[in-house]
Amino acid sequence: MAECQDPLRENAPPSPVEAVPLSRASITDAAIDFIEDHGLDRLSMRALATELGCGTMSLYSHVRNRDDLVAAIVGELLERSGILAVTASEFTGWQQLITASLHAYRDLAVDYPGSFELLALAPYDVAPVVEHLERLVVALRRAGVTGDRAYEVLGALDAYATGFLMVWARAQAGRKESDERASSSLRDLRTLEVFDQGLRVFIEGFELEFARNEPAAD
Amino acid sequence: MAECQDPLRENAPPSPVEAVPLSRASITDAAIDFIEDHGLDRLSMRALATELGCGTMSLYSHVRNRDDLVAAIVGELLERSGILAVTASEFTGWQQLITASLHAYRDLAVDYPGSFELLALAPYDVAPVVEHLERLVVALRRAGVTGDRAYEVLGALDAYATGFLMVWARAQAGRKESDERASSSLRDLRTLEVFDQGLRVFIEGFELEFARNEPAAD
DNA sequence: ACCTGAACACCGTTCAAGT
DNA sequence: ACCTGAACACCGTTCAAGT
Repeated sequence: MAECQDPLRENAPPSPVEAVPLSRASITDAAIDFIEDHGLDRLSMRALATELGCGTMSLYSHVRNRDDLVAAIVGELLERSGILAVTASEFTGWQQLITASLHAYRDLAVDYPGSFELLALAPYDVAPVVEHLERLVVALRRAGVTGDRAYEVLGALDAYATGFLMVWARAQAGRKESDERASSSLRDLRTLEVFDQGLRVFIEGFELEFARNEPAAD
Repeated sequence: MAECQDPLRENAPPSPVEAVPLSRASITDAAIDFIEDHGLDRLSMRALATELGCGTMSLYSHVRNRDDLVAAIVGELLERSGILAVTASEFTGWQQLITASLHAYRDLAVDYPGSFELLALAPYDVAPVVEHLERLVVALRRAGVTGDRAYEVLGALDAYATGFLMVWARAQAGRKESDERASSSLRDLRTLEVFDQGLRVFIEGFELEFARNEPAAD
């Protein structure tokens, strides 16, 4: 008795899901839910285990340590966003590819404001992200940008999106505590429009630069 | 005996400065040094007290809690950067004002890579920052930008700088552990040039926008 | 006012022991 | 293989007691 799926009812906190068997995936899903519900700063191995109705150390059978759990969360969020599929489909130019990618990134901040910070500050090492970047570089090279400069341009645009959305997500997550839920959605849409506008302006700046550097190519 | 200024020599760790009397300022300075030496994640009230050669709770006589210490650090870094003085001097246009401000911001990341994150993620509430922003808004309004749009433009440029420099500072701080100190400075300068380039491109994008929206004003 | 140790309520993680 | 409680080495902070 007292297995993970069947905790003593009298002591169990009123958690929404706990019939799920423990696995790396179910732990990751629960962690994401936990962060969105209670905030990133409240996530701990102990609290997550309590939420799942199992002993703390049971988590370590499916996850190496806290960093590994964070990596799993980042991977899961990337998968859910479909951001990696963006560059796999057909777009006409680098502008559309980058815009679509960063819009998917933006939507991630909207859907997971509490967890977004983990994603924004995660190292680039994840394999599928590198692949995704590579496809964007190819698109830029088709526009006459050299490989090195392509990485710099992508880095700059990514920096803008990351900086903007991280501040936005923080404000969003912080608002959950206070009670201004009613009027918030309008303000939010407004701010996200500003995000899109800034992105457009930044891209236009690069178009200007590319046009200056490659006038004889046409 | 066993006062803060005169700890038992035999038990005292070999810390560089400990003749300084305890005060909000000395604690803040020591915290900044500690972060740059050992990393932000190693900063704790207990470790800082040990570094200062005093009991943990002595810190609480000069600092309300950890968040208050962080606020003091952010304020001190802002002061050291001279970023607030930038907009007090005379510049010709909003482009120069913003560029100078964000270059001061950039230099802060260079000088305090370990602490930069605190600054980047700190809430805007600090009074002098608001004042600084206000002066930038005035400069933009002189260029025909409405007040609301001015805040948006500043937010976008700040988002770029924050996103770029935070990633850079993290990489910088992380490199301290590894032993690639020799070849690093060249790479660093290169990356900071990319920062400046991106800033120029972004500003040019906004110039383009402003020119489009106010063609009849001239 | 300033400093302090003990204590409380938390962490992540190792270990030895269970099934 | 999966799960677990006890234990270790940490946190921030409160409290009561010292000067």
